[in-house]
Amino acid sequence: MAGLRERKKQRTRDALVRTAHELFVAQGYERTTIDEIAAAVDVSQRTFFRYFASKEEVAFALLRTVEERFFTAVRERPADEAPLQVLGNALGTAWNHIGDAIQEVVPLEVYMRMWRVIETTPALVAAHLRHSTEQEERLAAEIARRAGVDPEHDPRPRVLVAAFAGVLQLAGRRWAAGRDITVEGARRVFREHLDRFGPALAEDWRPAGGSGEDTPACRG
Amino acid sequence: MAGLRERKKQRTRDALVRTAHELFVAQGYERTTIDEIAAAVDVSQRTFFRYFASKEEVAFALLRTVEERFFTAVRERPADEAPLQVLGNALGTAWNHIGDAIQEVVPLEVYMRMWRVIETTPALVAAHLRHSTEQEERLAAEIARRAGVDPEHDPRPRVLVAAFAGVLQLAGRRWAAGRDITVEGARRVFREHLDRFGPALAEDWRPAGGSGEDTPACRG
DNA sequence: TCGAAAGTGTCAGTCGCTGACACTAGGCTC
DNA sequence: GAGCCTAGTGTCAGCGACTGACACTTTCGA
Repeated sequence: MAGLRERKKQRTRDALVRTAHELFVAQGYERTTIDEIAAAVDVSQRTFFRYFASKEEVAFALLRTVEERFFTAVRERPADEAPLQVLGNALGTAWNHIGDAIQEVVPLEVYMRMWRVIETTPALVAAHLRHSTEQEERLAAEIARRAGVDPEHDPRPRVLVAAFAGVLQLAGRRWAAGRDITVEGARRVFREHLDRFGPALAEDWRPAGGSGEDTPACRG
Repeated sequence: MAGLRERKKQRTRDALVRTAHELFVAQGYERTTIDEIAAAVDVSQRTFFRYFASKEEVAFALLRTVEERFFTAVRERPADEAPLQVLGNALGTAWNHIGDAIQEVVPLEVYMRMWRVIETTPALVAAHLRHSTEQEERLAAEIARRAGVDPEHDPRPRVLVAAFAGVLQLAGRRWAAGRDITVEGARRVFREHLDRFGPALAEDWRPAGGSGEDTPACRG
């Protein structure tokens, strides 16, 4: 177990994330000041900025945690799984722990409501889009590596990841808009949305080799 | 001709855009302050904010002008043109005036260099992504309207626009990275990139009617 | 020509964010 | 257990983006 110092730091960080999320959800992102968050946690504004580089960062803190869990799950999938299966199954196993990880910091309902706050705050939408494109790039590279294709010339990893990310985004919105706050509900919503994929993106790519231009997944 | 007041306003606005662009290009976006821009144009900081709601807005001012010209050109294309032809031809005719419109404010080279500034400034990348998604939505709606399909259920307008926007983005980067500063050079680069589209997206959609789910442009 | 309205400058203030420096408290050695 | 090292914190002072209030000037229309 970590020392007292470490545990104290973790508590402060969690308190900042929790308080920030509660305030953002209750009164909006822009109407909440850093001073307000810091005061509620009883630390100085300067301390806030030692934990988070910006106001935006604390707003995305939980999303980042979830993201990392998903990424780890992707890396741990067996090597012979087809690309779309990797993504779907990684999401499935990640959900086993995500719920608990979130609820260690905030109630699931707060996390859920934060989705809408992000969606309806222009500055957060912009930050989210930028981060998402970076993550899609990263995910596509990992998928390409696993499938043994060249991500520079084969467009399929990016296309798959873009489609997958789009579905996730939509599913998340639907979940956040609905009434089922439970983790099971979230898992179900995501599962249902993913199942709408056609077979094209799910096929095994390895026979295609590194020069995907010859056999792209989608060509009219 | 507009009154003295109007002309004066236009001159101030152009001077702000020009000075801002020159400073952004010369020393970077973040290293340029509003006070600096305002001082160079010899107006107060307050006046700057009466012309532009934010620092970002002045950085995108020229791009917005170009965008609007393109949009107008799209609306003016004949009704019987196929979707991709509409986009390509609108771009072609828009280029007839875009060059002059830009050069009324800044030399073309400054406009070109501003592309790279936007690309390499995280805050501007984020703002640009957000704005782009909104514009793609708008453009897809217009394309769907022209083609007589339902944008809610037929994915083709969005797919086409997304692909078109991606190609434009890439072409713009290539142009800004190259040496040919002329409008003709830009037109050529964009034309070349657009010509790489396959025939699938160029097909006429009207036979498909409003329920595009039955005949999507891209399905594996 | 005179008055309404548009445009501008000044000032004072908020908020996000940063550097510098002094202080406190956790963790280590002896 | 005393004492040192240093990670973590608070305080303070300041920058830059942005806003509201108010007074002054300039244009425009009756």
